[in-house]
Amino acid sequence: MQVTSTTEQPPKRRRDRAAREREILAAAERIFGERGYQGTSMDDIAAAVGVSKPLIYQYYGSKDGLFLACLARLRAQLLETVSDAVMAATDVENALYAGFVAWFQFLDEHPQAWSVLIDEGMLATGPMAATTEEVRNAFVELIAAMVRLNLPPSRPTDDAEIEILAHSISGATERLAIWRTRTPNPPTPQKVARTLKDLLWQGLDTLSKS
Amino acid sequence: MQVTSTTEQPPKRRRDRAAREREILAAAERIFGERGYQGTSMDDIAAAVGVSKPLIYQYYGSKDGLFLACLARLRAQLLETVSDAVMAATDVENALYAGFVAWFQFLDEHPQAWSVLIDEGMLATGPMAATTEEVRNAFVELIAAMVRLNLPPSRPTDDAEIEILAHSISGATERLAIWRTRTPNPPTPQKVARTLKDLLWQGLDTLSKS
DNA sequence: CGAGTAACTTACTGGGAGTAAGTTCCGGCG
DNA sequence: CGCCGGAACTTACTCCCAGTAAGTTACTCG
Repeated sequence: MQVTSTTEQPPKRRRDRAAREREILAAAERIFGERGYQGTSMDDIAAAVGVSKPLIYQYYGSKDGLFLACLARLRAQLLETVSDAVMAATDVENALYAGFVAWFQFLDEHPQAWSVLIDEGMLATGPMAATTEEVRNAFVELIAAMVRLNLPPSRPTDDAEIEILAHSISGATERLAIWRTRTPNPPTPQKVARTLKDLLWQGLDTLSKS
Repeated sequence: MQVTSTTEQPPKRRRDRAAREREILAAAERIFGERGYQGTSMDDIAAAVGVSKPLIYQYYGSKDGLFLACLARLRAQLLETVSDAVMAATDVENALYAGFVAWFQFLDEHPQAWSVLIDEGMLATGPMAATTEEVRNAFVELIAAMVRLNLPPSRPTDDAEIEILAHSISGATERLAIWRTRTPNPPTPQKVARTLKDLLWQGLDTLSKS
């Protein structure tokens, strides 16, 4: 009933579901990235989109559901980036290095992705544990595959041992990534990847042959 | 007003502050260990102790404060156990192994300690980040000290590199510990420690000399 | 015994997750 | 055109839990 305001957007009327979902997801990714899971309320996100809270519940079910949707997207991108780098390498030693570089670089280039994925996501308790575990397992699998590639075909594989190795490496990369985000002038992705590769490579190679 | 019940404890009357604090801390450690930080309410703990919530607030200030008090105790025990094992070893390679064994064994023997310390604590967001970071840094320092011990005295220490190594190792042990608690029949502490030591030792030794 | 204080409680506020029950808009069909 | 069915969306709650204000009870020391 007012005069038309010049600064007002053409009042965002109804959109179809898919478009709204994308809008909500984009806002959620941004705000979760800025303030973390705990620090973000559903009302915050609703306000940012210019929509009411129950609509988000209708589309995403719960706060966890929304968070998980963010997670899934980021996880897919990250996993793809890293495995592309690994696959492109010509030998296992280089694959290891290339994978590390890709990992740290991706996280540098998507800082908000990081806090969503790990800084909060990976640690979550409750219904999210399952999904974040899945994310992690994808990487553990990738690493385990690399390790197996390096085994002489004859050798009987000790699966327990390979799992230990894969989790060690996954844990080291996660921790380093978190540390880099919290440190003023972190070493470059290349430096970290190189040091990590140097730390692991000999042991990995020896274990493969023993 | 009732007849004296035979099974009833002599109705826990007032205790002095120190005793109550200990009672509360014990209950908190147990319940946080069972249900996690999020899953535990202050009323739960108050009920378990048989006391009202504001009393806990008076003694510990906040839920975080109480959690942090649990953390501090456990951290001290764990750190002491591990560093004793490290100090008792005769050379660096054995110190590494002994430290890992002590770490995994402690966590086996104090399963609830684990979920309090790491599974929730290490990942916490907000005001707890600082304290948990401190806990972790204690271990990073310990590891860094070991690495430095292994350097030939002449060599100029590359502190950035040592930090990378220390965080890698700390991350690997953390992840392995979490993984072990979530896995049905985890390998023994000795097996894990041995594999981890084998994975790291050569690289560590080479990096020290290069 | 009475006064002072430490130990403790009742009864609240506030905020955020989640929900019940509508209301408004749009497209299609007579 | 009118009107009806469903999808998009909202108002106005409930409940749970962290945290608090203000008071009450019981022990201690003079």
